[in-house]
Amino acid sequence: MGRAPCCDKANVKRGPWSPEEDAKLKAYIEQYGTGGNWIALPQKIGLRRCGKSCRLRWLNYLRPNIKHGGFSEEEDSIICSLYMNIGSRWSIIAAQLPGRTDNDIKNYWNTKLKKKLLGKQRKDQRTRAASSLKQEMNRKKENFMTTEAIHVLHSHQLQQPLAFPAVIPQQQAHDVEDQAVIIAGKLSADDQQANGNSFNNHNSLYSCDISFGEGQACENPLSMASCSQQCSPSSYYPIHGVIANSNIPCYSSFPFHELNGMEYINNFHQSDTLQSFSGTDTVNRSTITGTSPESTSWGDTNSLVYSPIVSCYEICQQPIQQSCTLEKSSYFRMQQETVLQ
DNA sequence: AAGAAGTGCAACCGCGTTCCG
DNA sequence: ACGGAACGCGGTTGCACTTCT
Repeated sequence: MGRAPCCDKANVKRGPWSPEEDAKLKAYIEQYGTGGNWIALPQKIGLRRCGKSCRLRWLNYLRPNIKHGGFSEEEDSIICSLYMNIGSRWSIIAAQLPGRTDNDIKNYWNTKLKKKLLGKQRKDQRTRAASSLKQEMNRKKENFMTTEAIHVLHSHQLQQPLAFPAVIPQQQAHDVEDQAVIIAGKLSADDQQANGNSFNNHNSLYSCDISFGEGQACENPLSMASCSQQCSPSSYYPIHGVIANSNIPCYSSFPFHELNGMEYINNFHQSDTLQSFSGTDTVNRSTITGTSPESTSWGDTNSLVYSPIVSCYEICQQPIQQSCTLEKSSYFRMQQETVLQ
């Protein structure tokens, strides 16, 4: 048995709102408020509309200070970074953008921003990055043990930080090079072939951006209360960025399958300034990718362990289950080699 | 000029969550 | 503690408008 309908659908008007209906609803709410009961409201006003429809019309269109269209670059950036952190939680994203509604942002994302993000730069950057990777991998393939190619660039190259910090434990943050941003991408089929198939192709790690900042309280604006319980200033340092990994639940809705190779999913990356890791770097694949460590030839990890390869939001939602084991001495040693000429 | 295809967006739908008696 | 009502949210739909062929 289904739920009882919220209104008599045969006797309510549907479709676009007329100016008269808008005026009635607006005038009433401005004078009396909603009364905490949307279902009863249309009857009071004499509108033949469903209460839910009234609520939607008010929230998305009639209430004061609503902005429509004309999203700024800054708003674009916020939406993108939030989407990568938390997925399609439109109401939460809208809460960070005054005057914007979840419906507006959702529509904007689906019709424009997603295409913009995945579109124009893709082709030429992929070509450049793949070509550079090939050169680099050939040079280092003897002792390059990871499936992914991992690169570092300094955070001053960031145009701006991502909105939501992830966190890493404080004692480990001390060991980490300050202000590093990591970008990783899987090898293309061509690259693998060029390297004698010595690299397995798995689709988990596409790109990640992290910067390691000075210690401070977790700044997660989504859920400060719950965050402060688990991300206390003494325990964690923030990372201004995200690791975008399709195996991590909070990114599961991001269209990773539309990305390829050294794509990156924000505009922070400047491939002509990439610097590479040493070929002896080792990464515990099981923890980054979620696949079995037995299936890899990942080397010994004299381990710097930092666990939250997830956003702060994620951490606040559940205990950390994944960890990333890194050999600090090599993983964070940035060599002054430019990958891309 | 006209029909087809694409786009943008307001509105609807259904379901999970919250509230309250 | 329970159940019904209402709320809030994300996904989807429908339609007007624009662009393409």
